[in-house]
Amino acid sequence: MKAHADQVGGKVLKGDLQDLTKKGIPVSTNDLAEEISASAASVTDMIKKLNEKKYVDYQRYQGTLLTLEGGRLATKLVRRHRLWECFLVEKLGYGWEEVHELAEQLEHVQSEDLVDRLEEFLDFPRFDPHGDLIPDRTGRFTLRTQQPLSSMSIDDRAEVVGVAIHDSQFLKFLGDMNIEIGIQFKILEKFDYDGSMRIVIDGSQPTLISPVIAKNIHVKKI
Amino acid sequence: MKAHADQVGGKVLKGDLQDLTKKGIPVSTNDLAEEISASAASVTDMIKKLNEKKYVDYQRYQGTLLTLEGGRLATKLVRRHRLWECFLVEKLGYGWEEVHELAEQLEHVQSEDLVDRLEEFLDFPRFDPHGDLIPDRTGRFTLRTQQPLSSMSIDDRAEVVGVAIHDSQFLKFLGDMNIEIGIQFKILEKFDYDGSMRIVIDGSQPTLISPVIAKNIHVKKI
DNA sequence: TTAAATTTTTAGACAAGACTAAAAATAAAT
DNA sequence: ATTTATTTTTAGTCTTGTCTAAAAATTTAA
Repeated sequence: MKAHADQVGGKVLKGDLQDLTKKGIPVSTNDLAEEISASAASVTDMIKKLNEKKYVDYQRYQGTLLTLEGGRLATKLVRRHRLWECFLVEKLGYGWEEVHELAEQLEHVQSEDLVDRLEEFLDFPRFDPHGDLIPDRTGRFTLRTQQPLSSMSIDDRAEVVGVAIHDSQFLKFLGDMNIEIGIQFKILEKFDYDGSMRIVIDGSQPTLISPVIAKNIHVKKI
Repeated sequence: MKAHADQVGGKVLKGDLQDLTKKGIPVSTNDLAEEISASAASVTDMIKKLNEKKYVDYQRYQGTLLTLEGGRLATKLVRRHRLWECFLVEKLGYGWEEVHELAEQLEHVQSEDLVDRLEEFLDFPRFDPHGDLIPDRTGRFTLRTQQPLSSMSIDDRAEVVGVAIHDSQFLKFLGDMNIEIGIQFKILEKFDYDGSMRIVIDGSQPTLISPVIAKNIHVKKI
């Protein structure tokens, strides 16, 4: 039975991360054990493996610290977890209090791509149902003001700050609609069944934006 | 590490089911091993456990048969698998040929309720992306007379009763192959790796049908 | 109906994860 | 600064799933 290192210590990594946002402070074995409801002995074992794989810095009796690589991995797990939570709540109608356990299981599915598609399908949510930030695919916790137009809500006002596609046809198309960097507008409507939106650029006629276009226009809320 | 009996022998159960549609014929250990790509020894072990749990009837050297309970369990697994496949294709935009492996992972998630909600979210699909029937929550394979050609098995005889696509190009194409409502034929072969099939229309030459075409021709078994 | 071939099972080994109990290291307290 | 308490690790077991190689049963052929 082969078990991916990635998932073996998943719980440890996530627990670690949480306690370690304030970097530099090693987490004690006991705390970790407590957090993931396992025996301290098990945690020691796991950590020794993670240490060999260079996901944590560990010296016996001295506590554990995430390495850069470990942090990246932990972030991926958190991302997966939170996106699945979003899915369960938004699409399947679960209550935010009942999704943790399920998300924990779903998170075991090994596929970066799946998670990215899920994110897109969910329209790039920035927060999970508990209000926690969802890191983007590069691992950054969206401190960016920038987000796809498709993730905006009705009555939001936004300013175009960039595009995801640099293809000239796409840019020309935007030009035809008078959409360019710096333009400000407001979301009037959003159609659930396909995600297209109606927006109004200050002082012009309302325009309909297709979901594909909306996904590729980066805006910041204003 | 606790592992649910339900998932332990999942592969065996599903493999078993497939071979056992024509009930009563025991499946050989070797066939099973082949199907799930494991050693015969492993399969024997698994089967012994499933036998104790009363999911299969097994006597050494005599092959394996699903019990009623085992059939129910297998059906549940098939249901899960196919619904997840639908989700991946319809909602996340995967190709029908790339979803098997992912669905296999998703299917490990233990929650009846989740599957039921997923089914509802997907609007109660009747066939998975490969055209296979999805059992309903009571375990019944919906006995609709109409089904996609792709869901038929070797040696089945069928009559064309409709099409899923009404695009004129598609219909013309069917015409060229002498396929029209009322035509009767027999399935000669089915190729696992892409799902294409060879059929023979009564009194003509055998024809090869691509999986995409097969999915969009509705037939009834005769 | 034996002998040969094939299938299936058993026996024994390994790896991974998890646990308990006991030992070792560190931290706290008198 | 020792002793006591706490934390952490080690050692040793268990369980589950998997495999290979060898033995046993069944099938097929001569």
